Amino acid sequence: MKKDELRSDCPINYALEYLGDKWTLLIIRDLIFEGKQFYKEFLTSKEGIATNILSDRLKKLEAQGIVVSQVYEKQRTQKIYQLTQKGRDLIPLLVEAIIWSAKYKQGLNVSDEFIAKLASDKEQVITAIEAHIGTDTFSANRAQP
Amino acid sequence: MKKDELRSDCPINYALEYLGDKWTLLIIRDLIFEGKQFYKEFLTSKEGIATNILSDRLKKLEAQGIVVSQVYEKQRTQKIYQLTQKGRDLIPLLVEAIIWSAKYKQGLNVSDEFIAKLASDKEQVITAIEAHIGTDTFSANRAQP
DNA sequence: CTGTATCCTTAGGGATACTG
DNA sequence: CAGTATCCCTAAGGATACAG
Repeated sequence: MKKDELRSDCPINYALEYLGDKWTLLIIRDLIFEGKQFYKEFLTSKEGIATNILSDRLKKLEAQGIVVSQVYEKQRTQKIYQLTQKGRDLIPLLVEAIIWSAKYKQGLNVSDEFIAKLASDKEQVITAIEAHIGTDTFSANRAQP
Repeated sequence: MKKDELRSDCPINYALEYLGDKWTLLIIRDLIFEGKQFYKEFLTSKEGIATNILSDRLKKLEAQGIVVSQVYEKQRTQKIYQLTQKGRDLIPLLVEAIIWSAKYKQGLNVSDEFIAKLASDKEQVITAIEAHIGTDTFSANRAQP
């Protein structure tokens, strides 16, 4: 199969081909839930991504329009990575993944409060997550890289 | 990394490790949306899964409690595969994948009506999908394998 | 520090023959 | 027909050195 050629026109297959490797969604997770925006920050994730893989995935995510990068003005040797709307629209999918995993696997790092909140008003939670991605309020809580 | 050993306790990572290959979710898709229940039926999917891969994935899905199999009484040389509740609980995740893909990729095989229905009452659609999985009404519409 | 390139190993997967 | 086993090849990914 050539790249850029889908195996089928099935929407699930499409998502799988673009997101269904072991790293891509973890980067998106970091952008959404961890507020990470810099190369080095992604490198520090628990799962331990290699530099070449990270570099490759960031490039692909940008090519697919899920992420945009720009020079970080306060530190012009660095780039800042941010989700596009296409990327933010993956929040519901990730939320469903969290719900499913939390339901069926003990000992994962998910707070009961978060699950309870989702159960009572999922839409509101998703909206709230989306709203505070990349805002100053949010960034202010993060250590500078 | 040894198998059976998660890279992290992140719920998204968990889902990824169990579902994040190029075939597993397609089998689950066939069980949910195509009403497929027999080995041969999965083999006929558009993406063209190989027999060894299918065999391997069915075994893993059963080991994980996402699928159960039993002898098909009407034809005792065959087994019938069905989703457990753990498997049916993946419907929302698949639905979100469909929504996302349909929004950002033209030409996929998704009806506008389906998307419209989802937009107006997602929960109801999910309930309806779950309700008719494996029912006789549903199976009756299928050709026997 | 942000990447990129290289080297090397392994796991995933396709084709296909085969067994019950 | 259901499922397994084998062979083989490629792509994914880890380690690490290197460049801007």
